[in-house]
Amino acid sequence: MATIEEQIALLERGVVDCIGHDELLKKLEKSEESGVPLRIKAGFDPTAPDLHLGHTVLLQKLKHFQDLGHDVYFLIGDFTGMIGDPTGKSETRKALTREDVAANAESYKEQVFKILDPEKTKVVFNSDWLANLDSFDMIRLASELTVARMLEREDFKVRFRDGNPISIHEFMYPLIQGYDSVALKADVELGGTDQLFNLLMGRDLQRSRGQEPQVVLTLPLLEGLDGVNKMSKSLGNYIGVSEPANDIYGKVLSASDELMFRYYELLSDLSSEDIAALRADMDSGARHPKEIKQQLARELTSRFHSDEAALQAEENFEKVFRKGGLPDDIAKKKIHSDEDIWLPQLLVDLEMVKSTSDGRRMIKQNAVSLDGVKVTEMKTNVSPQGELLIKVGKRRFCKVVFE
RNA sequence: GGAGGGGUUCCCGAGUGGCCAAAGGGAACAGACUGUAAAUCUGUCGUCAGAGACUUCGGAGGUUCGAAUCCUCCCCCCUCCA
Repeated sequence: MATIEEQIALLERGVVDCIGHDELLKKLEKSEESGVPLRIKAGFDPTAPDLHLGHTVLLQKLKHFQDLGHDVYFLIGDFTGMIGDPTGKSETRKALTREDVAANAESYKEQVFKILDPEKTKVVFNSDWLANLDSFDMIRLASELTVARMLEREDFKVRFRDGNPISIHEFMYPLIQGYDSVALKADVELGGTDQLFNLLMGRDLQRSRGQEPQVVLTLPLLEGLDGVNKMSKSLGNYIGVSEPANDIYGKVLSASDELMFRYYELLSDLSSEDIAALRADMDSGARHPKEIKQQLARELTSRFHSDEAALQAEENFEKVFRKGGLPDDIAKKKIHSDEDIWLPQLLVDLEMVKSTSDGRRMIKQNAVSLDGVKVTEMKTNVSPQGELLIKVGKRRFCKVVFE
């Protein structure tokens, strides 16, 4: 068993804010003496069950706690999800049905347990306790904090100052998230840096309800593949944990060199020293940046698949892109036709382009090849016999089987 | 309750009667160069089988030879005052 100091070092590695370092120390000591695991809380939105690498920064940290024997409460915010975290955009989210929530929860489990230990993870829903609060309870909750305190939150402060609207219900979100910590008697809560205010709210409410306040740890937000915005599904700059090995591998390799090191820091299991050494090797020219990136791609691919799958993805990648070859898993599609097919139309039928106009543009731009031969003639017709390998651009492949 | 501002193609945003399939930027895609990196350069970026035609500017009507632009009604968003 690691010493308390070693445990703390692991737990605080990569963390941006640690509110209550000394409290964490005491909690860890107490837990070790009593044998009672700490209760670690992290909340997730019920609407987005597609987990990507950005989520795994947090999940890895939860895993650290589990590895030290603590219990993780994976909280699905099915109740708060209906309110929506204040963003200033005031979109009221559509309410999810019970079935939706259950289905999303299953999908979460499938993905989350690629990282977390199912034995030490308790999946909970905040509607379990929030739905039972009545108006009186809500008002009592609201009485425990002040408007001034709420306005400390950066985005409220800014909106108030600039005369932009803040809906009353937006104040409820942090309150309710804080109340979740009371309900769960959380010892520690984790979240992204953007969650700091909400996480602290838990401490205030726990204190006012006579509980020991939770320790708050915030983790950095991972940038998406564009290197600018935070990784998110809606921006399409993400790497999903459920994506095929080839995709994960390829996407990691498409990251810029700067971003690669950011990913190393936030996602890799390598120590800070190892990462610094890699950077030094790159700067001195001892190792090619691509090679260093491939190492990362292998590590991440094997985390969500397997070592073998990662190696295979690497081979596939080399073959397709470096040598201009073909991937192993080209989609096969069957097409039936009695007549010759105008190529742009065929591309539409195969869903390789979105319209015949688009297809014509691709041909005009020398992006289309049939069985490895570039198409230059717009009027190309394809006779529907045998098989045909079609390539559009660098990464769209399809094998058509005519029948 | 009163006053005002606004809804344009994936996003931002210009456009106030014909020269508008609609400026500019971003994103995206293709090509060149590469390490499928970034940066850069070039091109494309509503649909239809190219010329040309057709459908788009919140919705429905109307005026006009002609409407994203003018009129009427409706829907939605925002701000200020109370």
